[in-house]
Amino acid sequence: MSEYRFREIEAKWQQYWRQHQTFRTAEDPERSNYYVLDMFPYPSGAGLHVGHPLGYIATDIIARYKRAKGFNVLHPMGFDSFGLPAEQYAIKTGQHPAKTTDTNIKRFKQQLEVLGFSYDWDREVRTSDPDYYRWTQWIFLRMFNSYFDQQQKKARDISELPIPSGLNNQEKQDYINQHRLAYQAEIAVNWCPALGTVLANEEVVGGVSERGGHPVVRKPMRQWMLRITAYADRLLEGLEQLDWPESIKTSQRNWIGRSYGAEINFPISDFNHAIKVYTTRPDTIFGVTYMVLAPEHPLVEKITTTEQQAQVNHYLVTTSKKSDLERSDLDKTKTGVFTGSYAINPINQQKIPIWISDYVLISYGTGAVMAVPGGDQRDFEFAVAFDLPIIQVVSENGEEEDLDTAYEGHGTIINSGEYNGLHSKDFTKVIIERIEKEALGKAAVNYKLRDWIFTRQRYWGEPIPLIHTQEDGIVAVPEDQLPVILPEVDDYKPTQDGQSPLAKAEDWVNTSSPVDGTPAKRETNTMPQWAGSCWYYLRFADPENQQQLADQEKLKRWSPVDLYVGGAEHAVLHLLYARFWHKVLYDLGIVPHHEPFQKLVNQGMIQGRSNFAYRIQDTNTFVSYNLRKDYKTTPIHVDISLCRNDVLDVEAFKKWQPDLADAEFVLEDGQYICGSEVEKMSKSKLNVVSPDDIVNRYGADTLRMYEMFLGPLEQGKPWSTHGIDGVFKFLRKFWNLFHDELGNLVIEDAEPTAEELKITHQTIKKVGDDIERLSLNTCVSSMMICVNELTALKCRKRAILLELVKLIAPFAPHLAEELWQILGNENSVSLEAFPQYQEEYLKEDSYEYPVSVNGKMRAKMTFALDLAPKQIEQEVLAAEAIKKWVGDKTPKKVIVVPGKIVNVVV
RNA sequence: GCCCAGGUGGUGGAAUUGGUAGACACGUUGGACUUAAAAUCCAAUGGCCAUCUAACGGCCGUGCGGGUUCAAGUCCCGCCCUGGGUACCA
Repeated sequence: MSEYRFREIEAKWQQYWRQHQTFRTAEDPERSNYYVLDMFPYPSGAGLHVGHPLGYIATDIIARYKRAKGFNVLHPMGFDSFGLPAEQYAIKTGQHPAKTTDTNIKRFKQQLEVLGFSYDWDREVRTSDPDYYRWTQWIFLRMFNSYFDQQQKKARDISELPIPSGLNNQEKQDYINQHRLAYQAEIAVNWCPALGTVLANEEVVGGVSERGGHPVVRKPMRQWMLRITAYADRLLEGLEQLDWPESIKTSQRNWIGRSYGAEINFPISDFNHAIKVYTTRPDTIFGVTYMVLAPEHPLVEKITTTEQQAQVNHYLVTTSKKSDLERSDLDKTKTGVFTGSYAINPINQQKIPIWISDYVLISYGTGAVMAVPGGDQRDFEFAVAFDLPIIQVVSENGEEEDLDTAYEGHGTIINSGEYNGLHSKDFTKVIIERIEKEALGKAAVNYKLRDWIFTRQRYWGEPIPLIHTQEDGIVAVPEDQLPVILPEVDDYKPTQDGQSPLAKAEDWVNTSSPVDGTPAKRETNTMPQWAGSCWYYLRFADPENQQQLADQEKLKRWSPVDLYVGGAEHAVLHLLYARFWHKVLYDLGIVPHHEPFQKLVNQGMIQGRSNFAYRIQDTNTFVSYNLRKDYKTTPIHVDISLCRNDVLDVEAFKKWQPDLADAEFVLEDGQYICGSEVEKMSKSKLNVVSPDDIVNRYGADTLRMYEMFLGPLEQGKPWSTHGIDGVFKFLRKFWNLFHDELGNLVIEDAEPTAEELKITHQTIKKVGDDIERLSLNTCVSSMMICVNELTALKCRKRAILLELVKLIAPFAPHLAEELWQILGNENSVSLEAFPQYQEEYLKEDSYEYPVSVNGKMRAKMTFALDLAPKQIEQEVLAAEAIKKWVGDKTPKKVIVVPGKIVNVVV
């Protein structure tokens, strides 16, 4: 038995590829182009775990396949290297984030290299590299210098902004500033005290920060914003043509949250004000029994009556102290307070009380609602809590019912004067027409999407390239002075009051005005982590360009990205932001296509499988899994390297940590069995499996094929090495097709038989088709079957083996290179064409039909493929095996599907 | 609550357009080789029944209940469960 020495082979070929620059991106004008991209990683200190490469392996197979199919392939890799962990590490240790980031990147690259990926490393980009963020800053300035033209629905240069006449200079300046795509606003932001920074809405999940899970509070602050809301419609419409998973499209649609309804003004009695509300159900207007303002609504202080003042103030103070988490707690009962004032329903002139409650959000719609407790569950709950009247105006069956919840559906209009009996959907149109005719309001579209809060009070990010001058307000850093380099500071900590750490770099902050040279100060906020990843895929087309972010011709060649593979967790973050930037760049004529990523695939998350030991409380004794119920125990995570199939290596466990040296155990069947649980793979859960370990034991080719073999790319699953032996055995079997027991090469030059050709070409067809539809798990199976069959036939024919090596090359590239060389070829197999199947070898002249009676399979019969269906029918009916089931009845009909099935219906 | 994805042997999973369900692999069992173990190779392996002298068989079966069809894992209706996203969005 000859040995498959994967370690030697893999090291050898990785070096070869490096030396020969085998995977330099080809830009042959005669060939078609294909851009296949991974979501570039944040280089964390933990390195890669076996989950990371899943998508990378898939894209690498595609990249190698497309190259072999004759495409120019762009398959780059880079690092999203600005980010919070490096900065927090710096705060703890004083080590400069650039340094740790650099170390981490080295480690990542090393780990990636070992897996044999065919990246063009000459095109590597790092978002924290000044040569890169120069262009991130440049794009920001383009947004700063643009406005959104509502007529043309596109961004245009700010110099083309029509300015209303009659404004003085200051007013003109303000007008312009208010229309920029990047603008400053004083708004209630998500302030995270623990991180010392503001967060975007997309970064706040359930009231706590997405990173770290720290509480987030609302706080008014002056911030730079990006006008993503202007693009809401285009972001929505653009989704239609994209080949993306439906779930991601749906998430983005929901996040943008376009809804149709009406804005209606409710005059306030005794005040010269009206409350403007937004509603999607103007058809329920006869059911309005009260109004609610958000606590932050500007009218609150104007309309609160003297008697109610104390109560209102008290309520405002309590709500402002609440975190978003507390405010969004759905289980709590509704709170609120009466303002003392009344509004008039403009349709039926009813006088209704105006309340304040924190269930109405200042950030959505107009910050005020017309409350219809009969038709809205939240209003219903509020009405019950404060004993307000409930009127049903929409009914499923036209009858008034005893409501114990709101009826939110559509149906017949009741209790609505002359409109009774209409269907609610028709009434919606009717009432909007009336509202517009009587100038009480107008039809309106609303979005959940908010503008993007773009500033962070952090050190490790792109400085915002703006200068605050004394005379000319805020001005852009001139283009030829980009990049604005991140200054050195002594202390990376943000301040309590929301000042960026950059404010402490006084030499850097104090600068002069680009307009007149007078003293000025730099903007000290930095950009959020997402900035760099909004456009990195463009830079890969032309990473060295010093004149522009990328050459037009090169962008034309490579955009849009043909295949983009990455995690679904970026559905409404990176993937939405990048589309937004891309559309701005498109409007400004910088990119040639209006969407960045044509096809998107989400690879499933590979989870870890944690092991637990059960410590009996207040002792140093551990009890085995199945006996733990007899004791009071606390489970502790055990490093999975100390377990094998859930059996704990007791001695290793004792040596693992000093306090366990004298640990005692309650065993079952002489063993300590650990509990297990599927969790996210992470350092803290001690369940991280590193690809390095697997590569060391089985080789990169085995790991690559095994991760594909595990199941469909899109599916998540816990990591397990059960079955990796099967893949390893397959590669060894493949190796042994070429070698005899002594390790001698045994290849025959004889002509392959028809059977051998058929097996081979069937497999080529199947694998080719499966790669095209990204079904990489079935590719592996098909190749296993092929090798099994050829091994059984003892086929060692050169012509067959040459094809097989090319076929397996995208999956197991090192092994393929080695065998390709053994077969006497000088070139790298990576430069060979993917095999083409020959139709003639696949032709069959007969087919074994499954023959069924009433849909139940009863016999198999072989017929020539060109035999007439009538004749097949006759032979089937004559066959003994079928007669047995038909009996003496006359068949009703016989269905013959040529090449598929015969079914006799009795 | 709402939206999305999914539910197939002991396990991971296959079945691309409705056409032989369980490919391929793991595991398990038995056998060969071996002083022994490991490794390797061979065979069996959805459940139940029949048979076990050999050859052949039968019924059930893709979360549950209905339906369409000559034919349903696949299509339709209703439900249950799991995973993910989202949440006072008016």
